[in-house]
Amino acid sequence: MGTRERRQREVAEREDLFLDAALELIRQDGLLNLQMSRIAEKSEYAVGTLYLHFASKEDLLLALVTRVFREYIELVKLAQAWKASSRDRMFAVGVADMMFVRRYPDYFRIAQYSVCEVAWQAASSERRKAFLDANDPLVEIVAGIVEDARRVGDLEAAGQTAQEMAIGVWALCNGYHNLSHAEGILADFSVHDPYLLMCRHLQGLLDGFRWKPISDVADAAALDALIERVCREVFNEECNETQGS
Amino acid sequence: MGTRERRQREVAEREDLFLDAALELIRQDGLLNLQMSRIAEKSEYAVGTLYLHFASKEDLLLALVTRVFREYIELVKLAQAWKASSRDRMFAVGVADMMFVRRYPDYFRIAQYSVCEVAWQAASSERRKAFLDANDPLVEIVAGIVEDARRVGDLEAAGQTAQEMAIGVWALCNGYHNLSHAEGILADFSVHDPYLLMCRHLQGLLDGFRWKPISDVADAAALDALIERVCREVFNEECNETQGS
DNA sequence: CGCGCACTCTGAATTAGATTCAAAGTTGGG
DNA sequence: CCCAACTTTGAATCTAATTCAGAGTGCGCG
Repeated sequence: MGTRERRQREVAEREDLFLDAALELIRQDGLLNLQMSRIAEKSEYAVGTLYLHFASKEDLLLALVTRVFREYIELVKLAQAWKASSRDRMFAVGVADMMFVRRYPDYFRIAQYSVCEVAWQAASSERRKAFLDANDPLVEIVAGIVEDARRVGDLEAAGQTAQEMAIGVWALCNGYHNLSHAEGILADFSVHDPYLLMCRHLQGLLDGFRWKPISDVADAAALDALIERVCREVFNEECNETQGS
Repeated sequence: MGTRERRQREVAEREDLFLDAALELIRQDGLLNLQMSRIAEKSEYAVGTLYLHFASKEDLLLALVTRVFREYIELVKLAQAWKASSRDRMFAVGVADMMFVRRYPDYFRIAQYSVCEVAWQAASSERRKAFLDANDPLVEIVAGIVEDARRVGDLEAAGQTAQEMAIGVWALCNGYHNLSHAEGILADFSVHDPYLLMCRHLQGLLDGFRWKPISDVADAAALDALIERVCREVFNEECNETQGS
């Protein structure tokens, strides 16, 4: 009876094992040098077995992206559930992005690649669907904060749906990820910390939505303090802007 | 004397020829099916000759992206030079993005791929530098509009440089390009026209910057009218939101 | 006008690495 | 203990990018 189930569990565990190995190899040698045979070797399985799980290399990468993305969703849920004003909770979503990138510095590069037409098409349709399904909650959670804000009177409808507002926030953050991770693009403009800029502009966008309480654009110290507070209260983490020595 | 120069010209023309062929092939068969040998064949040259120009396939793609990007810069310059309020000119930059995507529907996908770590690393360093150099003016031009706005009193400094504001606008637009072009991501949220949403949120961001005159968030008709006006006055083009039949 | 050098172009051969699949191994029920 | 069904294996296959030895070209000089 249980035989079939045990097997299924074992297979699922093996899938995780492959993904762990892939992530480690990427960290070690970079995405460019990732080879299917190395992943197999590192996991102590044959290449053929790897291909029982993943239709292609890109399929494996999209699986990895989807798995890690679920952890990101958890961070965003923390932001949503935070006991704070709707505006601060919305802002915390941006900080979640920042924390997440710090935790998985490679994630965005892999995601960027996996979502490109070239890689996307090479993934199996099941894997693509799984990724899109993993994405759905994001907009819903963020839209939930928007709806709370409206309910409480912090925000007027202003001719757009909660989802549309959520997408705006998503686009802004996504754009910052993109620019930050594309080698050298921001370097030319001596942007010290792109994610601090992202936070500032997220505040700008929320002000533009007339989301109360409106922030004081010029008060950099207040912004720093808020970021600190979010890190502490929502994510139980320190978040010095300057990391290493 | 002129022999050397003629040769140089011929070589440059050939490079364009290759890029034209590549673009056409991409339009025809998609980026995924682009093959170096096909590009060579279509241009009536040997593969080896192609490789005299481009260090790799990715190098060629980045060259293509850089070439097309320069046309985009021209659109943004039109926005900058427009005889209108600073605020409208800034907004026109967003509309330029929209027009550009309409003109080169494939551009963003190719760019997205070329800028990914995997492809980026495979391009030659000269090509990378050329791309970054082509990017520089963008922020400068947009920052120029910001500076004009400050000069005229439409905008307070508010603790950020003109460049930083320009990067915010860039990030928002870039994020929208990304989300729009990643297959299916926005489809799940029944977003009719992502670029209309982009325009609305660009207005939001500019409002957040306290850029005068502040827009009326709820007035959808006014936004449509403004987009129409920009299309007509700046780009001499129609811009019905709904394209085909 | 013909020669030979220096430069350019060619495309068949090489290569790297993803992917496949025939054969070997395993499992569990009878 | 055997066998059929299911798993796993990794050497062989395949694809397409990339290379490079040799053929071709054009130009200046005797």
